This record gives sequence, structure tokens and C-alpha cells, in this order.
Amino acid sequence: MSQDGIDLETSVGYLLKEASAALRAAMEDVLRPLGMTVTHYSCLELLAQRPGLSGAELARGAFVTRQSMHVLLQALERDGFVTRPAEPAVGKALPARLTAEGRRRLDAASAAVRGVEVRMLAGMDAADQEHALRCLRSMVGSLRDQRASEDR
Amino acid sequence: MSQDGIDLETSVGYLLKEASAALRAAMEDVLRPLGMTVTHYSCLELLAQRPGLSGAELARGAFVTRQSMHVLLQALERDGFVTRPAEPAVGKALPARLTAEGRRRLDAASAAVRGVEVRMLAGMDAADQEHALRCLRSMVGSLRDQRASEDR
DNA sequence: TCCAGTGTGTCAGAATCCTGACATGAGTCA
DNA sequence: TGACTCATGTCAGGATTCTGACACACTGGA
Repeated sequence: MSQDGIDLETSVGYLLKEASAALRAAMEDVLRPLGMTVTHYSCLELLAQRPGLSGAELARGAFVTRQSMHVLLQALERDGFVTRPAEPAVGKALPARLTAEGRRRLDAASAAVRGVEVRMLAGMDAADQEHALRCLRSMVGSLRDQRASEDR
Repeated sequence: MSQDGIDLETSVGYLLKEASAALRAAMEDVLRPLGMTVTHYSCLELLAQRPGLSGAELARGAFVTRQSMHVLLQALERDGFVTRPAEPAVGKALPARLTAEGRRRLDAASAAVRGVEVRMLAGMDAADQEHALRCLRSMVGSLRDQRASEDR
């Protein structure tokens, strides 16, 4: 078998993907009864914490392209969960904001997602969680540096 | 702002998604010059470590549906990287195996991906990595238990 | 023996997301 | 002022993935 390759059982990268997939599946399970998708929820949650974000900024925060966020925002606006000015006040960016209805929908979804996260962290004490946060931030930072150094 | 919602800066779930997205982007960057996609690579790596896996098993290991893995396997077989018997020896499962050419392709890709993982873990010592592995395994386990208890 | 349950391969259609491209507005610098 | 770069919104097309469905094969219990 020529011991090269990456051992899946001890690969941080594989575990990372596995955990992310499991989290996404669990979120889909609790969001489906609410008629929401994960990207749906991510967009609303971002807007709640940082009102006035533009479509491109929301896309970066939700890890999708701005084209995908564009169609999502159109749907959210059509359904009355989000409002955007008809014309940009400055530049081209259209700052989006939650409507009262959007906030209501988000509150239900947010509670469900928080439940998922709590259950995900069961079995880990506060020190473990703090350490996990530091490790994840370190990984993100290292990957970003590496990517930037390849000028792209 | 009514302090509900999930603080994105301190949410393990958000960081998890961010790290996973960054890892995937970095892998795409190094695999693109080799003419491979991440799912492509995942399938080959899985087969190298566990020869004879069926399409459904590969799908679970690569976190896609078995329908998606089905079309991927057709392409890999057409390109001569993977072989499968024309008829199942037992049951319906068709055990897949890497060809010599597939193994060659994988070796190059595997080295590139290992480089990404090494750079991702830069700044973390052995103890940190071991701790991160335990945390990730704990999260996966908790999420799976929760999902199983809802019988689906 | 029969039969329900589970796992697998496969086909067809739909939904989702991305790549490519274009035009516009703002900032920078010579 | 004008050229250049960068970020944004938007449209069109294509690629990828998923959902739904069907048929078949093994297993275990009634």
C-alpha cells in the first residue's frame, strides 16, 4: 500500500470536513421544518448582527459567490424578510436590512440552530471550546496567508 | 440589538464552516493545476486507503449522495483511473479499485494536499493538533447521536 | 416459506451554485 | 483632468449536486 497518502482517521483536514458536513446536515434537519435553508439562515443571521451589509459582503460572510447571494436576496426581498433601497445612496452597494417579519423568522431559526450548536459542544468543557476556537482561528489564518501569498 | 442570535466571532459552528471553506478553497487552488476537483481527489484517496469500496460507501466517505458519486465514478472509469467489475460478485455492490494510472495521478494530488494540510497546521504544536482532533471527533459524535435519536 | 427491511445501482428531472461577462461608481495617482 | 484599479450589482449560460423514483439482492424474523 506504500504508506503515502493521508490517513483519514488522523487527518485534521478530513475531520474538519466531516464535522462541517455533520453540522450542516444537523442544521438542515432543524431548519427544514421552518421552511429555511442553511444559506437562507446564514444571510439573515449576518444581517441581524451587521445591519446594512451589501450583497457582496453578505456573500463573503456566507461563503457563496455574490451571484448566488444576489438571487437569494431577491427571494428574501420578495418574501418580505429583507429590504433594500431602490437606489444606492453612495457607490453601487445596496445596504440590506431585516424587516420585522424577517427578524421574527430569524428568531425561531436562530433558537433552533443554537440548540444544534449546544448539542454539538456537549462533552466539551469551556476550556476545550476555547481551545477549539483558537485552533480553528489559527487554521483559517494560516490558510488565508498561504492563499494571499500566491496572489489570488 | 436584543442579544440573541449567535455571535459569529465566538461561534464554534461558524468558525468550523469558515475553516472548512478555507480548506476547500486552498485544496481547489492546488488541485486545479492537476486537472482535479476536490470530490475527484477525495474519491481516489478513499480508494487508495480502502480498495474495493462500493459506490455507496465512497459517497458516504466523500460526503456526497450516491447519485453524485455514480456519475463521478463513470467519469473516473472512462478516464482509466478506476476499474470496476462488469457484474457484481455478490449482491449489487460493485467494488472499485485504482488503476496504475489512477494511483499515479493520486500520488501527485496527495502530495499537494498534504502540503496544504501542513501549512494549515503551521502555528500549532503536536499537542494542539491532538487536542483539535479530539474536539472534532467529539463534535462529530455528538451530532451523529443527536441525528440518530431523531431516527433519520 | 414468505415477507418486510435495508442496502445498492441507476435513471430522470429539478434545484442550486458557479464561471464568465458587462456596466457602473468610487478612489488613486500622475 | 484622465487613465487605472478595485468593488459592486446584474444577466446569461453551464456545470454540479440533489431529490425522487424504480428495480434488484441480501438478511432476519414471523
